[in-house]
Amino acid sequence: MAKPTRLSGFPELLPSGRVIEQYLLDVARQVFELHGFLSLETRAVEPIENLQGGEIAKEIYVLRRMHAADGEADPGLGLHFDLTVPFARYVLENSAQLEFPLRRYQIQKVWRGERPQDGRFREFTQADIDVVGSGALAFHHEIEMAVVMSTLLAKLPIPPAIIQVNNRKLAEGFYLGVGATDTQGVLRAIDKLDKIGADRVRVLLEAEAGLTREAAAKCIQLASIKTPDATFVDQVRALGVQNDLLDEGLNELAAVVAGANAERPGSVVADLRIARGLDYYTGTVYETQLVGFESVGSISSGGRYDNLASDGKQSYPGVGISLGVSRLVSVLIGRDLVSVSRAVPSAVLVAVSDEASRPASELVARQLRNRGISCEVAPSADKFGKQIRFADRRGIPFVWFPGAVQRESPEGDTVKDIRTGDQVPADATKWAPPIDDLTPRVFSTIVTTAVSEESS
RNA sequence: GUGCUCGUAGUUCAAUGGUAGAGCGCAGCCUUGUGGUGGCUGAUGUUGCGGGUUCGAAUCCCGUCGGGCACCCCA
Repeated sequence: MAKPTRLSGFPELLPSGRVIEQYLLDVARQVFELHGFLSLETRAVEPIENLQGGEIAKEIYVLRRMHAADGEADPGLGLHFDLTVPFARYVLENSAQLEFPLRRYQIQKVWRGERPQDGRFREFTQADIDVVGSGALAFHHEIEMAVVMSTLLAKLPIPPAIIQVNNRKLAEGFYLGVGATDTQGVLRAIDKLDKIGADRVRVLLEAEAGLTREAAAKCIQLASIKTPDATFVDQVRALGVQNDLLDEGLNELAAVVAGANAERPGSVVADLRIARGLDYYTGTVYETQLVGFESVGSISSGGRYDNLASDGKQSYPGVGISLGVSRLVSVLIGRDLVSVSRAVPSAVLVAVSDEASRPASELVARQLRNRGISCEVAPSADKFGKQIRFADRRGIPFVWFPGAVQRESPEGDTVKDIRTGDQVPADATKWAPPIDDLTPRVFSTIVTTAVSEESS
């Protein structure tokens, strides 16, 4: 290898960062499995035409064989862009062997060719959950997705997160109701409200989406509605737009907000400016902001899709939501919102008196490991002061001193808590560290109020 | 991919175009087998990298890589 160099958009974590990431992944897996989601993994590559969802050109990394011959056909493969589209393909391919509705979680890397920015990478990890039905999928799963993600977020040592929910039927019905023909165009313009402001969006709506002045104004008014409960319905009705699809969307969104907040109060708000870039969503759409860190964008999003997977005879509607693990980790690390008790798994460093007695130290380590206590043996028989410092640097809380080397007698062994200085006699077949010291701990450095636990 | 901006010791930051520095951290000793506080001593580096202008470049110019921002898009 030549000189190692960082690669833009392909971040690598230091050991302590990886501890944080792994902790999030562990909690995610635990919460997902508690809710009955099974685990799946799909291949990293897909035929490019599968990845494109709609016709919009995505930032897809294309795969090419280095030694491809001149005339060799292009395999047309690309790295997957998200986990939902590959999952839909997987469902179609294996539908005969799967049970529906299928609840699955999937935690994998995905790749996008976009220019990297704060919290935005070219390679990052997503933790997805989806429920997919065969032919039909009950609406209540659209509530469930918000509840599961909210439950997960509440268990993590992170600032409060709020899931913002909208509904494609509501938006599309409203746009049709005011006379729009290019509802996608309207959606795209509305999506820019935060960035370019109402005035410029109004211009866009009139010029590009072909709306009348009044229609554009109403679309902007719609997008400004945001309520923590179902009262948004009255506000939308007050705009006086009539459309069946709109009514359907209003009912669904009201049900999601009411249903999710009934289970997890304050977890969800109706925010009618949420648009979502992906065009395959057909119902509820989700985005999630970290309170106080809105500028990094959504840390979790998803939605309902009715037409993503279909083999012509049977369709497989689904709903899913995805946690942006890499983005969340980068925010937590970049702003010092969490810290870790140590970056290594070892709870104990077994000191070595001299090289001749190293086997005695190894025996102690083996006895601790047999009882599930992570430990390592000092790499060299330095002065004990140095060995203690070795542990201190790594955050290893305990140093074990084997007693005088006198065969098969653990007597004389002592273990020292180097944080307090307490040193006590100990038996490697019986001693155990406090439960909190058994594995590295990840804790929030800002939230002083306890992370709200279950409300159910 | 386009545009803007930043890049100095492990780290946080200094240095009018004129000898590259400070705090923290690190190493050694005070401390002959138990760290942290304290004292003394010491090393930090091809100023991201490559070119160019200049008697002379950390400083100005070009390119490139990396960080950030905006566009685009989105976890």
